[in-house]
Amino acid sequence: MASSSTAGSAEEMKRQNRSFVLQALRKASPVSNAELARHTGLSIMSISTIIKELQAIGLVETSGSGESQGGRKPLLYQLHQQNYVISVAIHVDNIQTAKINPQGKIVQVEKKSVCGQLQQNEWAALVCDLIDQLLENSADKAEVMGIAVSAPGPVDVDTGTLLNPPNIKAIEQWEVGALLEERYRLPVVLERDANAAALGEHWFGSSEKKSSMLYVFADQGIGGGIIFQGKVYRGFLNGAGEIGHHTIDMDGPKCSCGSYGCLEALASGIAMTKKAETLQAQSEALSAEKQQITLEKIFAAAESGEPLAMQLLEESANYLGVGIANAANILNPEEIIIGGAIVHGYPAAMETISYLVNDRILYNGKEPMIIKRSQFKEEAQLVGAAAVILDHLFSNPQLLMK
Amino acid sequence: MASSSTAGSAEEMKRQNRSFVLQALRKASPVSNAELARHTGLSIMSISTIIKELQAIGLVETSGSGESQGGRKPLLYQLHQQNYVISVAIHVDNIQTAKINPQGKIVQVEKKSVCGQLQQNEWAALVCDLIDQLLENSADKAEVMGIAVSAPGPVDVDTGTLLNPPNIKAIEQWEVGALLEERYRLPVVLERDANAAALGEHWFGSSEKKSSMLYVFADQGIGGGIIFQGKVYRGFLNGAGEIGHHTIDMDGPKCSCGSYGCLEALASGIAMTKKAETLQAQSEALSAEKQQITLEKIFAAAESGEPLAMQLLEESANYLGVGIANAANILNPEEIIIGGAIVHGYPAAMETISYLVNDRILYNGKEPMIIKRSQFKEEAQLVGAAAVILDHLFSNPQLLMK
DNA sequence: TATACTTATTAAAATCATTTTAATAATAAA
DNA sequence: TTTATTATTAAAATGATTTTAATAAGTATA
Repeated sequence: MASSSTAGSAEEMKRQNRSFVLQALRKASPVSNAELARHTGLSIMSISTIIKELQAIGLVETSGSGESQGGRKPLLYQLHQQNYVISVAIHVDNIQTAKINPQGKIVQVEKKSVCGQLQQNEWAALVCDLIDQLLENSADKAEVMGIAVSAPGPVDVDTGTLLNPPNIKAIEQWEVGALLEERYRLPVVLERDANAAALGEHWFGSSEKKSSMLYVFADQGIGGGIIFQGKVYRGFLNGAGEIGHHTIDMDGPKCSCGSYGCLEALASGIAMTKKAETLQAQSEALSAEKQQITLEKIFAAAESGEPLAMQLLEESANYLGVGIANAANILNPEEIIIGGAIVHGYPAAMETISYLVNDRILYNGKEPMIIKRSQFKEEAQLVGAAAVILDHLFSNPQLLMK
Repeated sequence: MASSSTAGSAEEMKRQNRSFVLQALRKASPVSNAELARHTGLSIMSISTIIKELQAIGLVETSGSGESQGGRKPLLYQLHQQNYVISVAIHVDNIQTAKINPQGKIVQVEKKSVCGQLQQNEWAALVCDLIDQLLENSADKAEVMGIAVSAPGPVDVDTGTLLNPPNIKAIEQWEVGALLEERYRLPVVLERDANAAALGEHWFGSSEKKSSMLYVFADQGIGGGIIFQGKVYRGFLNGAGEIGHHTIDMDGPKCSCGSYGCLEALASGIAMTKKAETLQAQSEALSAEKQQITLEKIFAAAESGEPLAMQLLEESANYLGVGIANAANILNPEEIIIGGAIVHGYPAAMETISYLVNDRILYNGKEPMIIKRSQFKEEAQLVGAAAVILDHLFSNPQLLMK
């Protein structure tokens, strides 16, 4: 649905301006006509017309009146809070769905673990069940504006198809977009999980709303998403931001992607667990009481001062710092946000990463690079998906003018 | 001069449509009204109006008539071939200027070596002299549409200021944009050299005109530029694409940027020369007849089968392959173009790089990644700068409607 | 050669979203 | 209460594009 460079008509101008107003409403509501005019560059009269239009279709509501600026009090407007979008987050071992309002607030959330090897239609049934649960509570289905799906890459966003995610065979070539569109008769968009999380962070999270951002998701794997000029930068095959699979140590260990010394092979949760297991096996004393090592256990051990765990995590943070600095040198983003279990389970990682990135970036302005930890945990993809579908709807407001 | 998201008016629509038509003319001329309408999505009538307007101000000329498509022969139009832009390419040890037409053809070129340590005003005098030489031959100065400057980064494109290029102290904080604008009363733009070369390649070079491209300049240093949706992707501080300063070997040698194991420290011309010098010093037999090693000599030696030179170059190609694959994983471009002395002096590098990149990229489509060698050599930045100013003018056609 | 059919150009009228202008309403400050 | 400032609303004007219609210049076929 990439609206190509179709320029021209009054119709297109109208679409664009509605889009601007919707985005401005999202960012700055509640807001007066006058301020919207200032934000968008449109005349107050145009804003007035557009707002009335959006009010008529139930997209905008009044929200009291604001402080007087020395004259008559302005009426304030905001996006109608009773409108929602549905988010679906597909993970390797679970599915989440949520009803989310235009301010990114999760109103209701459902979750189901996926055990064993499901077939594709079983995945479909699960997703639909969870969505149905969200819709049950809705008095009026009309208040749902659209559905977004976040899923592990690679995905084809144009056709709404999951391609060949490395760890979920069953959903290969699953046309989840078409499925949901047909069943619910709503606009549906699909996005790669890290891209979705990136946009969610930019819209609703810790981002300072700079125009460009690098989002890094450091968890079992390491992914990334790029925001440029407020939009997801997808690259050619929606694969931009795959920061986990770039080499930072040519002599490093083999990665699942086939390459060597990838950031993911060095710094990810899986890499740490693997390393810990190897170390455990080497230590004969422990081999008797051998137990499953998980990322959570490593965090816990580090917290209680276990030196080996601390070293593992610090090493990971070091690799992350170098890798993120690399990406920052290639992309030159205005800010960097880091999410995922590693930075939440081991908060000290942020300091290491910040130091390394600022030490290694070439184009540094007067201020140090803004590097923040995401405030989202498990809900990162859900909130992200909401941002993705809202962005789609606001960019194509005709979809909302049923 | 970043035209922010100012949406709205009929005026803006007009500007945009003129811009579309100019770009379409550049890409597909000579071209008929009907085809322009198809290209841009505008009606034939609008195209007709716009073309007449552009003809009136001397920007467009007729170019005979085309083949009949079954009816009346169409009149063909093209950008007026007697209009030029002036390109200025600033290098560490020389300055080039050129007069270039809208098709990217160099009409006249001037060059001057810079010996010793010049002052900033001496640099300015040199640049102006060279430009004056180009203008001398021009019967009418009005035919020059604008001036572009390509320079080593970092640069501030908004103010037209060179910041602090690592190897040319004298031109630090040089406001070259303001200088030229005032002296020649023409639109002036400044761009980082690799970004300029990237756009030049995209517009006039080997690029297949895909919407996204990664350009790598592998020479004494290693730089890069990114094209996204047909535009230069600059990042925050115009530093996007600094592929030379990302780490591919954490244990690698120290780089001039302060980091370790950067691609530039491993694969660049300077790195090779340095390595060759070290090897020479180690070999006692040669230490008597010690001579200056240059990149050109390494190329020559490799061509005549000298194993050490061949090894140096092949190693460099290997590093380049890994580094470019990294960038490709982060950016996911549609095609990659490589320019600079290394791929021209050692053509075999292309095969090594192609193999490594295709082996290491994660998101590969059905076809292998398009990786080509640039067809430009010394003129890469000049042609690139021309593309940059043309892009600027065509994006802001009001600049042409004096 | 004549006729029918296509495609291109040109002119006039219509369209449509925005802006401009003017009038009215509501509030703060003097 | 008056004056100045800001907000809202209505009507008219603007301006670029599109639509409609007419004309011009070709091709294809009989």
